[in-house]
Amino acid sequence: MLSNKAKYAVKALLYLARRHGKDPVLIGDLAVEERIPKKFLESILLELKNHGLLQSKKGKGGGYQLSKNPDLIALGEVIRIADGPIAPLSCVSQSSYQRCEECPDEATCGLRIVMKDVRDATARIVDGVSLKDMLERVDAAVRGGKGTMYYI
Amino acid sequence: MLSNKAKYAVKALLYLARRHGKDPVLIGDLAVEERIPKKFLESILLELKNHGLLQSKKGKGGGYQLSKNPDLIALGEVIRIADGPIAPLSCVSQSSYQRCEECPDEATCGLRIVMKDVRDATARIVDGVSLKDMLERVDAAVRGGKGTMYYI
DNA sequence: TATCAATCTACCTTCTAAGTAGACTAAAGG
DNA sequence: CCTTTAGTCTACTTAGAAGGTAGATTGATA
Repeated sequence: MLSNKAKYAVKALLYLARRHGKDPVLIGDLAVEERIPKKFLESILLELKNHGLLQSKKGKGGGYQLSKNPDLIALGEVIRIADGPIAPLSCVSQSSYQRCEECPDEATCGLRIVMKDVRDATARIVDGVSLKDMLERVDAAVRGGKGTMYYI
Repeated sequence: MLSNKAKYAVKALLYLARRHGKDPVLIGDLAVEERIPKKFLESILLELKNHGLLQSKKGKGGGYQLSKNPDLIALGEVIRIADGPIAPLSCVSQSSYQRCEECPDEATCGLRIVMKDVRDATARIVDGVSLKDMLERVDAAVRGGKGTMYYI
């Protein structure tokens, strides 16, 4: 399960991605718009900034902005920052592999063999989709939703 | 991430699957063989029994056994018993769907759209593989491992 | 220099994972 | 029927993380 932190991080980044190239966005505004607890959001944005995804400006006219184009930020990157490795088992993690102490032989662990498949499938999805892709899929869904609404 | 509980549950079931049709296995033996804390394993096996995957016998000659054939128990079933839903977001869970309170419109939530793909991919894997399949993959890996060993 | 807005430090509360301890109950076997 | 064996139940414990909150500080702008 994704944590609230990761959920909030993605929502905030999508919000900022939509306003990419425009004026900085205030934490307070973002918190209200996306219904995220403000103080919690503060710490999340700070962490995203420390990982290079965001830039900030203090004082009047300040706020947060993406530090690169939305098509250069993959969902997987965001999830890893907020929640850590994507793998369902540390012994199949690419980014932070760790051996299971109790496992006598990794190569022949039945659980590991299958969980490796799960990791690969998940990584293929989340590393293959950027913030820009997500916005496009949202827009398509909005158009689709609007379209059907008219005919109900 | 899978919890230790789920990991232990799967390992225990694989152990029992290998001995399917033979005498019951003692909790203590299983704990030693698979290096699982005995008292913790007790509670896990009991839960698996309460969900119908195992049967037990008390007293001398007692122990635990699978209650059905290893090809009728899917990995996904085990994981759901131990850890709950497989979905990375409760709003994309099939088995225990729950709405995100803060989400104004589920159908156009960018995160949800992608996470639905992740859920489906994961479910396809874990629900598509049985204990029997896993044993077969382990055996294949053992043969593969042995094979290469000779030539190194 | 006032005010705006991000940042830092420190704390809090609740929940869950991962167990442990020990009494209880059922089934064989003699 | 009583002893041993082995699963079952109840009740803790402990550590750590999730999910925040409060308030002081720093830096930029006007």
